[in-house]
Amino acid sequence: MGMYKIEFHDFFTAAFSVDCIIFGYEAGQIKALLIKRAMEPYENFWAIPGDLVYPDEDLPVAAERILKELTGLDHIQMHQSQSFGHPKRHPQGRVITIAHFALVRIEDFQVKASSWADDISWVPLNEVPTLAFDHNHILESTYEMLKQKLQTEPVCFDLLPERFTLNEFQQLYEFAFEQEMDKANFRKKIKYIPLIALNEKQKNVKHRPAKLFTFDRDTYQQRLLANEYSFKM
Amino acid sequence: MGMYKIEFHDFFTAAFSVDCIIFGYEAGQIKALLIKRAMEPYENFWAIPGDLVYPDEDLPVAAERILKELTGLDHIQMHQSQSFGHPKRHPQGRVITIAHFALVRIEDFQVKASSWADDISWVPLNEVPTLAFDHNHILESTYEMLKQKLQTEPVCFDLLPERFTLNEFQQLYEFAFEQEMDKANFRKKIKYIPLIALNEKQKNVKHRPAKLFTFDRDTYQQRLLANEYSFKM
DNA sequence: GCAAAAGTGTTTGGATTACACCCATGC
DNA sequence: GCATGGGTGTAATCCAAACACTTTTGC
Repeated sequence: MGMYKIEFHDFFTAAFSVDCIIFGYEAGQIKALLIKRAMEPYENFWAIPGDLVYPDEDLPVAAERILKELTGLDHIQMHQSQSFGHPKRHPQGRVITIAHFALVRIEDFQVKASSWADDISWVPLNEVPTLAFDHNHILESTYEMLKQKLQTEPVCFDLLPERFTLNEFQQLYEFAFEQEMDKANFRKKIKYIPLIALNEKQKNVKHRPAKLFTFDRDTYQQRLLANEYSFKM
Repeated sequence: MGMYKIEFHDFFTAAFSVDCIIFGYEAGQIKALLIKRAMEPYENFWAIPGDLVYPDEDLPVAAERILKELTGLDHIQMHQSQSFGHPKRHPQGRVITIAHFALVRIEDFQVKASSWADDISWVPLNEVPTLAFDHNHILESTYEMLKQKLQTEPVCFDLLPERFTLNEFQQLYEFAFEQEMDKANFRKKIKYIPLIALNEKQKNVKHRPAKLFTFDRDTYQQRLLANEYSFKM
């Protein structure tokens, strides 16, 4: 590399963080897990959970650590979103953040109390308040990435309960793309997605109970590898 | 944030760089502009052009600086790709790199000699040698992102010459998706893309000369904003 | 029986595919 | 005239949208 205006050593003065957007799905809405900050800067503001990355820590490892601290969940696949590095984005120094996101089943666990936060809450993506730092921008960009993935990869099944009805499935897409869909046509569209129809039905509903389904991950993987199928919504 | 195993100050010991993948299209092939490194580490290896980011410099600014130094081109839209942060990826310290990419018209300019490099060359994406650092991985991930964009945004017209034939257009997609297409059907597919047919033809070809077209950016923008059209390939 | 949502079938028009054929240019 | 690609039309098929209709449950 060429001549620099500053010493080589003086480049090593930045910190970087991983912000971790945890998406869930509940009551027909996609939600993100946000925390209320317990300390300055931006004390009492809602924020995306995030943390500085240790000097010898890889990025996905840091993202998994944050997820685990907040939710106790382990071995969840992390997806990388965008990076945000405006020099003034953090009041205490140059901090570049690499946003990641995870998709979880809300009913699988209880969120944990955390030393970071006064409060923690699942917030529907159409009701997000003003957040700390540039976190509104980060959340919006990352939601766009999620929507992208929802169209081309079967990540919807990481958000849906293990056993779900076709209507819950449809409503997830209706929420994400803000568009009503026809029930019959939706079912034709998903015809080739490998689902297993369970011998089980909804309970305690005051209408005809819907059949429950589960995603057939093994068959999906096989067909994917054999180039027989590619997910598309 | 919670208790740390190290002092807050000790987090500010990383550097970060921007690597800039410059894609071009020529002779039916998508190519990337690579440099041959003039210094250690990885001296004499081919690499993606990149540079450390100054402590007060924003990421897109750094990417534009690198592009300008190499090509003299200015005001080219930069796209962000992924970030790569393995603790051992750089032998001289912790360097996180945020990959960016730009799409340029190869015939628009001459690449510049650079203080960084012994040599500089347009390399077709199916002929890339072993690169320095983790640059093969970075290039592959970024090419996947480009292909994604080629399907949903009219970025192909940043790669094609200002005036292009429909066959050049088709071959760009055939190269990217490694798939032959039917000429007649390709032309039906692009029927709704706003193109301007010029009163001009290919010259010096030993067959019937093809009509030249140009992308109608104004009409595209209008229809996009009016929600009348969305690009799809 | 009624409300509410589950679940399925039919029709239609537009898009995709495969393929055939004619046209203009250089040599 | 022939080789080479440019350029267009047709028919068969597939797919998506619109919509109607039947089924099963709770009350």
